[in-house]
Amino acid sequence: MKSNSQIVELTIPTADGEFIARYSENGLCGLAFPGSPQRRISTLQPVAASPIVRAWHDMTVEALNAALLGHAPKALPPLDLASGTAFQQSVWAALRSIDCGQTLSYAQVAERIGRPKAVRAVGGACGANPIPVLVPCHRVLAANQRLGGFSGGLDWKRKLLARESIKLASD
DNA sequence: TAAGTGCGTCGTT
DNA sequence: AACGACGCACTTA
Repeated sequence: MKSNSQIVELTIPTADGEFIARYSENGLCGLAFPGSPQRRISTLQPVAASPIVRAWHDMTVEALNAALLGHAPKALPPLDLASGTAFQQSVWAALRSIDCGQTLSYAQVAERIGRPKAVRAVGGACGANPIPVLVPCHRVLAANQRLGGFSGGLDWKRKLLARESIKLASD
């Protein structure tokens, strides 16, 4: 069992509100939007952040604020995506390969991971992305440059895309 | 254009 | 066995 893995939660003030970052012993493992219903998962005592976690958090804060302005972050902290299945992790890796300002369709992501028919499952994996914005699931659109869905709310997806000057079909 | 129906497909629960 | 952040081929208004 790995039950004594501690999770540290720290807030990130931004111009768009207060995000919450979660850290495992291996790196950043979660990011929650301002006002997202499930803000804090931990009912545990607040855990003091170790120096290494504080260093990671500094990187996260800088990266998130850059991303929210539509810029590619210069550096990211280590990401702990081990909570996902093998399929999900392959999707998330594909998402990270999409450059700022670029988009792929769900079908293109499916092709890129070698499962061209698992289109709908790709949508599910995007929805399960624990680190939105920095793992850019918002850069995946439905066919024909339409918006598709977003677990953090479509308003956020529209905003993130607009910051990267990405145009949608229904303009 | 917009909105609705049906089906193939497949990972997750 | 049921359910999707899909995609495509339809039909209808």
